[in-house]
Amino acid sequence: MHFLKVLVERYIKDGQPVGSRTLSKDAGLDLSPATVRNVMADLEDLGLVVSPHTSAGRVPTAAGYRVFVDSLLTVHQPSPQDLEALRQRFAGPMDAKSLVESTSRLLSGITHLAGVVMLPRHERHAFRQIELLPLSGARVLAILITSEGEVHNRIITTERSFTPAQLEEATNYLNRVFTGQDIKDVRKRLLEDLKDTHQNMDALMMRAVTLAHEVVTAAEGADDCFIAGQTNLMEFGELAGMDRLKQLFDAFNQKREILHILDRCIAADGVQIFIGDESGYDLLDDCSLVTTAYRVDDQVVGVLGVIGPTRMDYQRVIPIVDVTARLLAAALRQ
Amino acid sequence: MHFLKVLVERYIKDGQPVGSRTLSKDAGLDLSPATVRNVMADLEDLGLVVSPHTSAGRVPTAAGYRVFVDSLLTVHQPSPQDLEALRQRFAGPMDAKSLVESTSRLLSGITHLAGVVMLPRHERHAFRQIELLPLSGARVLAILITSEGEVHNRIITTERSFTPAQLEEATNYLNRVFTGQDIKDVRKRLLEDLKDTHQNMDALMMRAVTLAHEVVTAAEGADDCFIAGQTNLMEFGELAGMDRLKQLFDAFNQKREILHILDRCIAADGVQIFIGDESGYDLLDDCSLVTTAYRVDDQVVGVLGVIGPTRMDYQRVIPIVDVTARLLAAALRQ
DNA sequence: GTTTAGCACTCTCGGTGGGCGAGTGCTAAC
DNA sequence: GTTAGCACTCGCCCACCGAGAGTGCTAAAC
Repeated sequence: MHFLKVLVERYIKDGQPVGSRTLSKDAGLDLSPATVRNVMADLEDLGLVVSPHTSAGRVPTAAGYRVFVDSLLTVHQPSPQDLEALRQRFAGPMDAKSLVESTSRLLSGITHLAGVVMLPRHERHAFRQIELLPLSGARVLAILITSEGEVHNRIITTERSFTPAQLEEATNYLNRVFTGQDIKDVRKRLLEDLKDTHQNMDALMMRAVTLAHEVVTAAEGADDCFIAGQTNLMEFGELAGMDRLKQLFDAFNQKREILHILDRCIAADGVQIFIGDESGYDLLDDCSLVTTAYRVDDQVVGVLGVIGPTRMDYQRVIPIVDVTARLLAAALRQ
Repeated sequence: MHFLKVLVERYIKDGQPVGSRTLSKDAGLDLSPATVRNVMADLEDLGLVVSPHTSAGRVPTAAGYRVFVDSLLTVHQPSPQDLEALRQRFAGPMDAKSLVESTSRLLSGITHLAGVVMLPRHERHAFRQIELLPLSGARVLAILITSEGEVHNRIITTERSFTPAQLEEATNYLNRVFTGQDIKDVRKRLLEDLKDTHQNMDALMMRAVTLAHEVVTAAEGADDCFIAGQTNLMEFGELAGMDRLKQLFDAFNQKREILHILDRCIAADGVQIFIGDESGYDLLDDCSLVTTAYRVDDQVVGVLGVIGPTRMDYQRVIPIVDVTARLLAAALRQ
């Protein structure tokens, strides 16, 4: 198995099939190429390597990478300069959204791969304040502020128009009743209120509650994800097909499938790695994902990671992803 | 010149150098290929076409396209189905930001090129309301709302912390003084206030004014632009170089240079077209830009357009850009 | 004098075939 | 178990060739 390790490392380094001669030199065991050939044949039987054609060296398969990252790889801390670069970028105050964006860019910049960060879900946030402001026509601008300082706003068209005074009254009512409560609870409560039409609420309040419910729901569903550095993937020869790459980029823009994959990492502990077809999406067949959930107060709030070719520098990338998650968590904890 | 028109049309249609034989058929003038060859040689002398090599047909140059769009092209209305598709997508209420995003996507989807929409500058918007809310630590969440219903928010770290009461007082003061004024004026006024330290303002107010100035400035500078459908450009053979394409995409992500080009269109009336190197940016050498400013109440508020290969279907794209601008303007006018 | 036919010429493109280098698998010897 | 030797297999590069497309030029036709 030592040979597999050396082979993978070598292949990661220069991207070309590794032959018996080079491997025998790299292994440092003073074995002749002929011996190495036997070993390589064994590895091929195990399905860990393949040769692209008769007279080329061997290349790791997905299974080969799997064994490599699972049992052959020793992960140390990120290199000092990487660590420093990471630390520097987490200075200054930021709201969750810019934090997500900049973290994503950071990941992609430092690994030269595509970086992806999934935004914290908002379920645990507390309701802080709501504002309802009249616009022209029968439209209302609703602004929701959570205790974490996130701001959601939305324009809502209503059937009838409100006077500013009416809206102010509604605003006061909502703030009085809900401030400090968990957003999830607020939503539930609003829903109940909506059903109890026989309550001592006038029509205005009913509408206000509807508005609030709409904006709260919108805010809750706003778990976005941000992908940066897609273009880095264009530099890898193995992903070269223009059509394939286009499909990949389009998938990134849709985000739906990516979100799906990331969702699966939420439960897992520590860094998760999907190699090649393990992700279950054809488009990512030649790609690997290195992800990890990040948590605040032992509560998973999101997932981040990188996407690159299966032939990526796992040794370097894994600790970077790991540390970035910790730093992001720390930044979110404020 | 009639020949140039036919040649360009033909080349746009199937992307291959046009030979004398095909051209003589397309032109509908019953002239032999030999005659056409003479004409083509003339066109080449004028710098309007080139042949990629001795034995290929001719391809339009940038200058050739220029003449084509300037004087040979008859622009009619968009096709009914295009028009219908456009109309449909401008239904429903939207704030400026989602309008910009969806318009950009719309443009790229309908033209199969990259769509770009520059967000309205906010200079003409009136100050409506500001909120200052305390967060943990010495941080303040500042929210600015304009009369158009746009919301800007920003987290600001202050040297000293404020009590909620102090912030409320500051908020009241700012709203009392500035509500309804033009944002530009507000900014100017705030700057003056900052200088007149000897005024009868206490330290708290000073800080509040500083905060307000920061967020107002941020809001003013937030003229964003949104680019959609970049991946469409990957389907054009003539932009095929992977490295070139990567540079192009990176430029799109930076946005700075693109913004610069779009800025130049702000003054012009009607649809503007930059062909090949006319944009002045090497990266766009094989690309054309079709843009137009859009205006609300005779006031230019932004620019939109598409980016594609020089060999694009101008005949179809130009009216689409034109109509989209009108529809967007109408939507912004509410 | 404009248009046309004819012709020699040029250049790209696709396929073919041979050398070379890299690397393999096998066998026999250490 | 390890190694040297050897025949063999491919992929890659390059040179070559013929076909096809299209040109420019010249001389004849209208």
